[in-house]
Amino acid sequence: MEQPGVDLDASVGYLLKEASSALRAAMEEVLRPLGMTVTHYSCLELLAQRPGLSGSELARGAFVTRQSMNVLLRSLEDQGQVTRPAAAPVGKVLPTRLTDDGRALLAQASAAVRAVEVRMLSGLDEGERASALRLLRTMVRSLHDDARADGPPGG
Amino acid sequence: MEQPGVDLDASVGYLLKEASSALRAAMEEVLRPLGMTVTHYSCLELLAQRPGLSGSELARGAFVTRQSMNVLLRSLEDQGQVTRPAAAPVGKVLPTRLTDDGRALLAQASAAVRAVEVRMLSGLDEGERASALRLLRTMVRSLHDDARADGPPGG
DNA sequence: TGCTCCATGTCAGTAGCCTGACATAGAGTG
DNA sequence: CACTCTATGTCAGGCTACTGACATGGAGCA
Repeated sequence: MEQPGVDLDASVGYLLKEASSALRAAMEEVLRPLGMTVTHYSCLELLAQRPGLSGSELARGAFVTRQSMNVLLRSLEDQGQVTRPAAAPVGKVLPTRLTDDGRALLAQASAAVRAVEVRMLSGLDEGERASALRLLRTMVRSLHDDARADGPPGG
Repeated sequence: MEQPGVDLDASVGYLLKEASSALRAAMEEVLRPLGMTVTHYSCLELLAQRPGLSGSELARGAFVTRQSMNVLLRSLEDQGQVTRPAAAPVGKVLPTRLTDDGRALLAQASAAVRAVEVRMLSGLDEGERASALRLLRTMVRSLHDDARADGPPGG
């Protein structure tokens, strides 16, 4: 029952997972009253910042598969939060846009999520926040670069 | 199709999610050939470092619910990777331990996962890795502290 | 034009995890 | 001993996201 003083707490990977888990839990807690999931919020936020994104692009931005995003988008269409043309204007890409309802819901969610991020960063000064951004970006790039080199051959 | 140069890349929360997603994907890639999931690996790693942990303790350490961990533990028991006493020696707690098979499987998985973490940290020097640990710990603590203050009333 | 390659959208089936709820065992209190 | 509180293990049901597979549309090349 004691705090696990094991060396897991000395692993960046474990800490990264713990931090992500804590952030996700905190986000779910504030989004649940709004009837939203984290992926749902991410989708709307992406559309607010880049209107007309396709389903596949939204999936990549929200870190889920395009199949999962497709299911979500159908649901959001039914709920009138987003709109997609019935037929693709060019190719197969269906550009998605927020409705007024979607924008209104996003406004509430965005405020709640921003508050969570503020809480998360409350113990860090400006320089430390910049360091966090830089370190995380470096880690992401290293993982992606090596995945390209090791995994899927050629690219 | 261009890289999203939006300010999402300036959000620690978004970067945290991206890094965690990339790490999880990289871990899944190396664990799949071994027939393991990330939670499965986490469970075995926890048991190696702290033999005799209960299901609930394992769940907390792997950041899943005790129900999910219970399902996993039954599966691992069937596969002979862990053992639990038929009856609780004290209270309801069922202390879990690795079998030799579990230890052997973990050895392979642990090496693969360590390699992933090495790759992730390849762009950071010693000081930057220490900073990453400290920053992540601070963020986790801030989220937990405020969750206790805001969410579940009283403590 | 015809061919290859890639990306997108979609359908079907599966797996992992979650919430809700219940009974039980121990600690603390009177 | 009786009561309360907490933590654990468990069952039931549902949701989210995933893997696998397929057809279509556009870009590049001969």
